[in-house]
Amino acid sequence: MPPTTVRRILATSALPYANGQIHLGHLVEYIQTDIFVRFQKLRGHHAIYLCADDTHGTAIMIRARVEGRSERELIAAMRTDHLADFSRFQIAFDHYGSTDSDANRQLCGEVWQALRGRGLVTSREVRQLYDPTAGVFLADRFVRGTCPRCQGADQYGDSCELCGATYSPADLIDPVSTLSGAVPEVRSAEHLFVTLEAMHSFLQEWTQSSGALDPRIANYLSGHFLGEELRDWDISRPAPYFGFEIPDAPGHYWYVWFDAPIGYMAATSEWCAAQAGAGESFDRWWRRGGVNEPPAEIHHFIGKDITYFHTLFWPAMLEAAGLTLPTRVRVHGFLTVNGQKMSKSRGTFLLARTYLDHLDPGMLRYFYAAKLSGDIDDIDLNLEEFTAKVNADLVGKVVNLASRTARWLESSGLSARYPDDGGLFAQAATEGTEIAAAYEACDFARAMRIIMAAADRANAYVDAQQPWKLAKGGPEASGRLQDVASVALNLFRQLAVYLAPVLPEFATQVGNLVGGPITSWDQSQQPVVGSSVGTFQPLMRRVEAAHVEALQQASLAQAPVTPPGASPMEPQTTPTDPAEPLAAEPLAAECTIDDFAKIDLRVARIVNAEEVPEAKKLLKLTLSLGGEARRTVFAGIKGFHTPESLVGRLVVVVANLAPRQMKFGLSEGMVAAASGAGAPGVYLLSPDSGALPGMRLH
RNA sequence: GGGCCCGUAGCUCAGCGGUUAGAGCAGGGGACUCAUAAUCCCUUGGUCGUAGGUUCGAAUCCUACCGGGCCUACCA
Repeated sequence: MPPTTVRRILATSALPYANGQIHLGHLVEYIQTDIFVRFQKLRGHHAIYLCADDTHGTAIMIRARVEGRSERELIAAMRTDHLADFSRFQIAFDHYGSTDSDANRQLCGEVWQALRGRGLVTSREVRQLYDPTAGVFLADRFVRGTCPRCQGADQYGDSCELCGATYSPADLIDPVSTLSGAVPEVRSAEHLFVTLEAMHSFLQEWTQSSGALDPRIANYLSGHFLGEELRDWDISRPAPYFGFEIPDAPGHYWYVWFDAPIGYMAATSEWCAAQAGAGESFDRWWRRGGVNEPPAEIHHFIGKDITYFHTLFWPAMLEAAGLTLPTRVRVHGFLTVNGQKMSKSRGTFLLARTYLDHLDPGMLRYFYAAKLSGDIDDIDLNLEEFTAKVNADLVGKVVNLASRTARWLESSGLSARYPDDGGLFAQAATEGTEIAAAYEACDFARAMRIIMAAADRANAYVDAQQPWKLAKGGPEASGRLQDVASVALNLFRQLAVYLAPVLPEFATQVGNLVGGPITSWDQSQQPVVGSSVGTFQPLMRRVEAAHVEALQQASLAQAPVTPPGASPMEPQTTPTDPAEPLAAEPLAAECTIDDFAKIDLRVARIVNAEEVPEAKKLLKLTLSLGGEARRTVFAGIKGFHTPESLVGRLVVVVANLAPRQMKFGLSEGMVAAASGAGAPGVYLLSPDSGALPGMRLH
């Protein structure tokens, strides 16, 4: 059933930040979008998939500084890595741009002018902490200090993890810049704001009635933002900042969340320019009205963490600039591995390239497809389930169909007329409508279910026909054998058409084996007859538990984030540790030995550990400092350690820390633990074996 | 504290007002031997989180509670 009209569909995934490598969590979204776009193309629609690296912002600036190179060197290296990973996962962008491009700068200027023109830009002084040593204004997360409410030490600039208070970084007691260790100053700087409230009625209407949003998202926005006056959106950052300087406001730079979504349009513009003579123009995709054709559809795929950027600011910007609004903003959940957040220490922080060292990318694409139902729930990559499902469905059911019948057709080819198959091909052809509807709705899980049911019927057919007996039946049975195998191989190819959006390389191989290239959904509607059949080669190997185990071991062993462009020249024997932890939290100000001596660090043994049920992060520990000395300490390590695993273990405790009254009791010290950027988790310090509780660290 | 989502067979999920609640995987039994220890048939297994309510009829609608998760907490 060919589409009645050719739709023009522009799909995007969120732009990956040029500050980290692609991991399996990212890939949920890129694979989801890629499947959607490939499906649309297969259906004959004019669909394009656009993305780009998100390159601007303080984090990039700081990181480049720490690594001693320019921002542009950093983002160029990261781009190379990103593209390599995407390509190997068969993610086919029509264009992959960068927010640090001329096209983006130009479009930012255009949207900016539109905002200005509609009187939506205002300016205001903002008091912010400034690091005089590093010479930069500090985002909240780059400031730490003592909580003004509960006196909790070493808290972030925006909120206290201990008591939950929220405040301005200027309110912190003894604030310290995590960039340089310097004491920040309060400085005032002018910031530019977009007065979103002026767009309130538009946003109300668009979010609730346009159909672009899942009702749950619309509801969330309605409850959290649209019920009251919309606050002005702080859209600029003062120099120094790695980004685009605002043309009519020297010294001000567009905040990264302004230029990032415009990157979607910049990618469109660059793509159009590359389609020489194909009649593509930016305006046909993003400008409203005028042309005698229905507007292009714009589909944004995003993670739930960036919902509001794409559902409030972004449509407001587009509306103000008179550009095409999103047809659909498709929000997905996060990826968990084995039921938990990805964790380096559990070997479940899985980078794209580590996966590729051990497993077939098509398998992950299929597994994600089987899990993605189009809603906002998180999806879980359970590695045992992954192994079982991929083996059972792809290898056992689908590939097996060809594996068990193709060889009988190598010499004869397919039967000249499609034999009677009891209606199997026709049934699966009819189901194409249902499968297509599921793809369209991004309910890939449903599509996979229907496809696998068809695979089951095909295998049952082969069993019932017993072609292996026909193969021994001599010349009189050979015609029948050809027919049975022709049916099986046609059913197989039909499945490959349906699976082509998910498994593009597989579909190509199937086309090579029988029937030629798979290029259209319609090829699922007519069996192939009379053509030759290639030599069957295993299209997919089973996943062995050992492969999965090796993947986890490799993930455990390696740094979670390879520094971008870490020189491949270095000998492989020196492990390259990621720069991220230090970059995110550089060294504190110098101190003297006397300063250090004020802190009494002792070895302690955890003699008891229990849950604090009401606390999100705390475990209640009883520590022995030797003899009868006992301390009760609340440690923020819940979720990373179970009480049982802690009892008996030696740790390091800040023994002369002033006791502090916490919600759940008095804490008489602090257990030393490491944490930071680059890996989730809290890592306790342990002395070498032989150390005794009560020993001091000198 | 507020909001949202989920809780159906051991596991992953479908079903979302109407015959005795389904599938895949796992388990048990059998068949087959073409196939990557693949396939096929049969089969065990569920008081559909709990308690109420609406209804001729509820896994499906409503309420409360329990359990799990996510988002928020005056901040974008």
